Amino acid sequence: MRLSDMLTQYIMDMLESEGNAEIRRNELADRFGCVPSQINYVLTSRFTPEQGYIVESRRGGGGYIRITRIRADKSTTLMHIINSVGESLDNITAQIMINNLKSASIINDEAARLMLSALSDRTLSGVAPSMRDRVRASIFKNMLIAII
Amino acid sequence: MRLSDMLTQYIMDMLESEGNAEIRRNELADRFGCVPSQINYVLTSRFTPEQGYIVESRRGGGGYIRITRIRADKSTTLMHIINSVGESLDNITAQIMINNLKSASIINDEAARLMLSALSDRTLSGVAPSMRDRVRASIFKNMLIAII
DNA sequence: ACATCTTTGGTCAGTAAAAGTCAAAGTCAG
DNA sequence: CTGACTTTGACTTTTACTGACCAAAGATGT
Repeated sequence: MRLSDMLTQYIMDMLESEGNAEIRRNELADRFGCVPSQINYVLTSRFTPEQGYIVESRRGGGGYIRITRIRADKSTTLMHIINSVGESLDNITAQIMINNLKSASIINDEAARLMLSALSDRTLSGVAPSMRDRVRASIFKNMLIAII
Repeated sequence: MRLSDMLTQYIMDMLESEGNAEIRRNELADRFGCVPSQINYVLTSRFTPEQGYIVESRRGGGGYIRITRIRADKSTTLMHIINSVGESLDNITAQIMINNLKSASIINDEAARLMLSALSDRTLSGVAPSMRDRVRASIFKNMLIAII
């Protein structure tokens, strides 16, 4: 296994268990028997903002490198939508919302199709018309909650 | 026997026994005493998506080429399940079916969670109990149809 | 306060280790 | 003979790793 993969793993594990990872560059390099700049390589290649991470650091005595995961958009956006949907939801509105989520790359094409299909009037034809929009709201919100 | 046929055989055998084949291009070329690009030729001529394979690779130190066989039976399996579900479907059965689809890698984790959530009793609590299992069957079948 | 270490981390360019591309040359069935 | 398939190798691109040198922040002595 590659050095960079092992370092990545190490940091990911730390993030997993602690929520954020704070390391000392030299110490880590020492433990893995590599040059300190290797740490920077791993950080710039695998923990970029595009990949959802923030890296902060400080030099001098007591210096550190802190890596934090940003779960930003997805959960925030989903929560926002869940809160905006009340007790009732019509099919057209649901379609618009789902397409918006897809355009924003928060859900993929398959998820979008699953949702659209689950919420369509045809699928819900067995539900009493008076309850249909309420059931649709329930299904939609619960599906979103499931993928937060 | 042709070089490309021997290489094809080698990779197929690997797929057969391991499920997927991960190779190092130079190493393999070396073993067969040919130029590395011969491997690429074999991959592009015999392991294309049309022929049911996915080829992933990575350059640089520690690079690799991974060949995986695509399961062509996705739609077949889905159709089978759709046909096996009648007018009514209870929650437990739905959960089992969804987990089976996931274990068989026919749907991913996100799709599984979406479905499980959409079909749960809690989500469908607004549907009259007498209709609930019928609505569940409808949603389930329509979701599966959407991803065929 | 200030100047001067000392202790960190940062940058960058160079080297090496893969895999990818493409076109020319070779082979072979029809 | 011809056209499609194979094989080769020179050149390209991407990724990994290292080391020398740089920059910043704390520590210390005056």
